[in-house]
Amino acid sequence: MEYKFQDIEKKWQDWWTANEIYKVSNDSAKPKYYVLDMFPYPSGKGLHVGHPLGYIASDIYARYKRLKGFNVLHPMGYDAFGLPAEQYAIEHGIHPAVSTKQNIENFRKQLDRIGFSFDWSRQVSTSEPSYYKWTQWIFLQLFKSFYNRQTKKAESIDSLIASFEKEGNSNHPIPNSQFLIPDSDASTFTADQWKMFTEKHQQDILMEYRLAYCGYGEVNWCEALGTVLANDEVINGVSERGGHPVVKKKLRQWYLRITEYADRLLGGLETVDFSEAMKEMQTNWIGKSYGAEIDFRIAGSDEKLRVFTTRPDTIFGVDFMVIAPEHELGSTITTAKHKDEVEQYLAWVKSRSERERMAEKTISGVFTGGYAVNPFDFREIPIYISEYVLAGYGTGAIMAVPSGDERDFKFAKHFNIDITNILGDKFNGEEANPTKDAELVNSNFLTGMLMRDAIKVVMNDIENLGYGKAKVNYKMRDAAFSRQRYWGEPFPIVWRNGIAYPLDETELPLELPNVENYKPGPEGEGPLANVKEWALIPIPSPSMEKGASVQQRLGDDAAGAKNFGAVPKYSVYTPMQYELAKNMRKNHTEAEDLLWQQLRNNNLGIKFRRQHPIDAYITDFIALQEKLIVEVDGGYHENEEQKLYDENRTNVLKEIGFAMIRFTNEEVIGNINSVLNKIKRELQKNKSQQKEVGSSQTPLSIHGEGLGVRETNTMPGYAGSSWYFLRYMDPHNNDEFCNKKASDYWNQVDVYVGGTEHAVGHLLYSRMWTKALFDLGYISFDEPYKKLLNQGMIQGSSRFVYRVVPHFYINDKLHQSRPLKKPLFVSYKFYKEIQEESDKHYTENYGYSPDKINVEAYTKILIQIESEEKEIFDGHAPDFSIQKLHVDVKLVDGVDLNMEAFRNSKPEYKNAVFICEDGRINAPLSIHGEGQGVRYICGTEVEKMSKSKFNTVDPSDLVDKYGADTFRMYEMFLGPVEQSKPWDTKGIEGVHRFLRKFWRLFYDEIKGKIWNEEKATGAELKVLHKAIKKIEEDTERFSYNTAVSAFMVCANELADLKCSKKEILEPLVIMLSSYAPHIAEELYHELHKASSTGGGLGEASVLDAAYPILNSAYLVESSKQYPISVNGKLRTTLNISLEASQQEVEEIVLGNDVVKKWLDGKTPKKVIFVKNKMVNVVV
RNA sequence: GCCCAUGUGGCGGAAUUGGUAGACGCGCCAGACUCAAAAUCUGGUUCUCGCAAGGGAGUGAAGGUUCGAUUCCUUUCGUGGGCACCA
Repeated sequence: MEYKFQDIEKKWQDWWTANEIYKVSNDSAKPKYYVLDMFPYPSGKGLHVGHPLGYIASDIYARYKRLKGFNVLHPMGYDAFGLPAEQYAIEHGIHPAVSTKQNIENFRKQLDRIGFSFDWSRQVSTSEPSYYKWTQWIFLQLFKSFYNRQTKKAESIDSLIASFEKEGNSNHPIPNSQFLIPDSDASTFTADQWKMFTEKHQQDILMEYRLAYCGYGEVNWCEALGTVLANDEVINGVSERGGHPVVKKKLRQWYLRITEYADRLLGGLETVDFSEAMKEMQTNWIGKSYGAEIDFRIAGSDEKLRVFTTRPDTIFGVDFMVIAPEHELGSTITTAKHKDEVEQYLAWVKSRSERERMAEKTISGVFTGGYAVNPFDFREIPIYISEYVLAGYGTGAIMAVPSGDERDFKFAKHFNIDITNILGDKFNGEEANPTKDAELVNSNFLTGMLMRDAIKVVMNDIENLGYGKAKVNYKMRDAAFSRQRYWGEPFPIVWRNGIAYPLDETELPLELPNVENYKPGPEGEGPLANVKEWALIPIPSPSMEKGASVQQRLGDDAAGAKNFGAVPKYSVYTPMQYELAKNMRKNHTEAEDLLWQQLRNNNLGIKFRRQHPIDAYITDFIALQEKLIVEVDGGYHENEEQKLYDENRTNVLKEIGFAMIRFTNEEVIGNINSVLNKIKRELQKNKSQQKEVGSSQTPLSIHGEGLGVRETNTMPGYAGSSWYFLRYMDPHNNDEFCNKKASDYWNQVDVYVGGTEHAVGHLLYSRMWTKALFDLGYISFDEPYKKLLNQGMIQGSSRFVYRVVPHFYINDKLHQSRPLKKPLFVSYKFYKEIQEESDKHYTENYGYSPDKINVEAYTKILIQIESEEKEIFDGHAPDFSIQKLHVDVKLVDGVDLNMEAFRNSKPEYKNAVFICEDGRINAPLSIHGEGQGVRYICGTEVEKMSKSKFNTVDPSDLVDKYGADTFRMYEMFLGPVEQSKPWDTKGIEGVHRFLRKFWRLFYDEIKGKIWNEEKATGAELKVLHKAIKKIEEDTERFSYNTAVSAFMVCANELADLKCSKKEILEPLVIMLSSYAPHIAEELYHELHKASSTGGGLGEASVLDAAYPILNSAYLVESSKQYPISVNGKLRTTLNISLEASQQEVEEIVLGNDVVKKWLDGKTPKKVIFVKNKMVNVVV
């Protein structure tokens, strides 16, 4: 009976599916274990051997834990939103949902063949509405939360509002923001002020607190992709995907306030088992630094220049100050004399792209003419502007200490600024010394102090004297959370009059509409902005009625306003409200009628509307296009309360972009012409202002006034992946993102397997989401992943052929270089030979000189060329070059090119001629040179695995040829999971041989079944238990390559012992099942089916077997073959009892002939004896 | 430039705590089976001197600590990855 892996694998895969063997219950008495893979983006390219590596590693672990008695969650799904699907849609006109579905099916088919133990009933896909419903829901939770710095956790925004109403924002100052708030001088306010703010103003302020917020800031804009990118998606000034240039641009964007979590993200790293490299990367990305903010008075002014420094101890070494070009103080401190120069410099800086700035690090800057005053010694310090100071970090200004900082030093040298040496002889005047261990000199009261200690001293003084304060800074920025793209989660947000209203949770999911094309919308909006019927709210939205802020204002405002709703066409209030309002305003005054006549006559050439609703108000007259409102006071606007209400309403309308002009009844009736003139003037003024305003902060202006408009950006790729590990726990729940009981049971992911490429992206974001969900009480752990295992990349091993390209001459001139009619290839040896020779002789010229190079290959090639095309050199010295070409690895066996297959691979290679490794020629259809041992050897190189390099290997091919079990084991056998290593298909034979050998322990090709139920001997049990020990330990620590090797050793030893006993084989089968599940399942069933003792187990899966238990009694040895060294050099080995004492060992060893020989008659000084290890005789 | 990994036969790699360097597999060599080939099996395989017994060298390089170093320390070189004016 032979090992028919195809039949076996098919049979058991079907059986597993039919019996739902991998289905996991949330309800189990067993302890839980959660093994998670980073879910894949279902690309259209299909799998290569690198992709399943991590999945196999996790699968082995999941199966191992199941055998160990755990209830194991091991799910799989798809990260299905993203750019490539959309790009593909643009190019091929196929809807992303369709291509994504196809890709998923294709992926699944490939994965299924490898025999994973995924519970597919829990599959999730981020682009499914049933999934992104909850992504949107979590977004809303973030939107409705703020980070309470006092309790250090996320809390409901309602509690913040409550606190504002009670005490203003004194206890919750606005967190650091990258954005300019309208009316930004109102960064602190009292409870009374808060209550007086308009809704718009209040909401703008709340936006500065929300964990998910919309702001107007500098973003990485990629023109080619038509979207904004997060910082980690930009590498060296170009996009990570596609390498397109990226520029800084101010745009309206959504952000996650991840910076509030910086400290907890940092601290959490200590509680998780990530690799040091991974922790390091995240730590660097967060970039926490301790220092001080110090205020420097500006000479001759009341202004202060605030700088951030980590080295306050160097305060007496400050020789100049530098501010960023964008720094707001730049214009005030620049003196008249330097104005032109400064402006020129700023213009130059602006003209440079981010990329140029990064590429060339030239020293540039300009003196402002202004001086700052050192608070400690009152020295006046010149202030410069330079690019090297970044506006976004610290305060955008630095105190420069050229003796201690390299950049400051270079700057000082460049601008000839005198350098104060505060380091004494630790500073050589030629380069800065950033040490903290020098003794300070020239430093006033700090002189003689060690810098390290001085930091604390100065810090104290700074705080006590009020010069500044201790400050912690982070490199990390808030994460840009919106993309101007189609294929992503829509934001559950509706904009109206500049306010973002969250959708009600009952309205989720907000589904993506179908679109015709994927072009970006206007003003940097996403493609969804083109879908008017989706983006404009056609029907009243319950969320608008329910919006807390709306309710609140309606309640607080004057009673009359309550019922002033708006028609659905322009707003989202109910029709009922509108009717009510209209009725109340039925009785128009004389003045109103008079003005309406004039305006309707179209005297001004523009269209006015009467009694038109805007926001929650009804206006008297309005020019919609021109955004001008004209109000005539009726007879009932006299009491104070009404006036206040009017003012408030004027402000609100102003904020949403309308100018307001007010007349009294008397004015209108008394002098209607002057009133019309005033309106005319106002219209003109308004026009010119509107031009300046430019692009709006909200999508509102694009679509017209007063409309409710959906947010038309979509969420980035990392939105769905930030929480998917929770959805697996409760994937079909339609009422919650994940039931708390389920998340309490499954808890943290015990092992998370994936690549390092997500170190600062996905991993940080999902850690933040987890912390936020924890804070808000939805889950009970605040780190998602307990242990992270990073699999290495499998690199491709490329093969090359070397084509000879002769240079043709016609009429004394080099005509062209082209391959011969019968393309000529030389074997690697000759290529190398020629390469070396030519390198030796001609490092400057290309080409080869016949009179200098006299190598075998050269002659051979020439003979070959000349035999084909004699006129080729036209009397010139023969000349040619050699092209290195990628050849498909499928045409190569190891390094041996399959010449026949190569000829058939492309029409132009049909007549290819090879100069083979031994110098013989292999030409098509010629007997000459063909036959045994003619080999064409390819060159090899390790590169990234990619289709364009023809070095991809399709797992399906290997599964066809060797089976899934072999494939799985070989991927693991290749080397440590964490390490990157090149793929080499050749070695797979060895693993396949092992499985066949293992099979032969059970079945003989002729005799059939040979396994038996005889009692095992001590030697056999020793082999078994040695294997159990090694394999269990290795599996536990993910050292799969050595575990596979232990299986091999064990099989080899059992074969030597001719052992085919069930007592030995069954435990091995169970252990093997996590590595090679199919063969193990087959053998397990066979062992039980035909067994006299285990007949009842015939239909039990090996998956439900128990892991064998190590009995170390079988491993006990009575003696050991000790290595015996003399002076540390191994000379012999001796079998000595483990019982032997030091004295006995010494006697035996010193009595040994070999040892005696090496002692050469001398007496040993010492005999070192380590029990069970070694003996070393020291002379 | 800074930070972090990493360097072992022809190749992938092993040596878990400082204790016989090269497990296991590929490749290669020899042999068995075969008319022959493939497949399979058996043996050998770090380099070097030697017929052998046996010696010498050897974990990127140079030093050090130690009875003993692939393992720890210092310096240095190569490769891979991360960050890059972060004050």
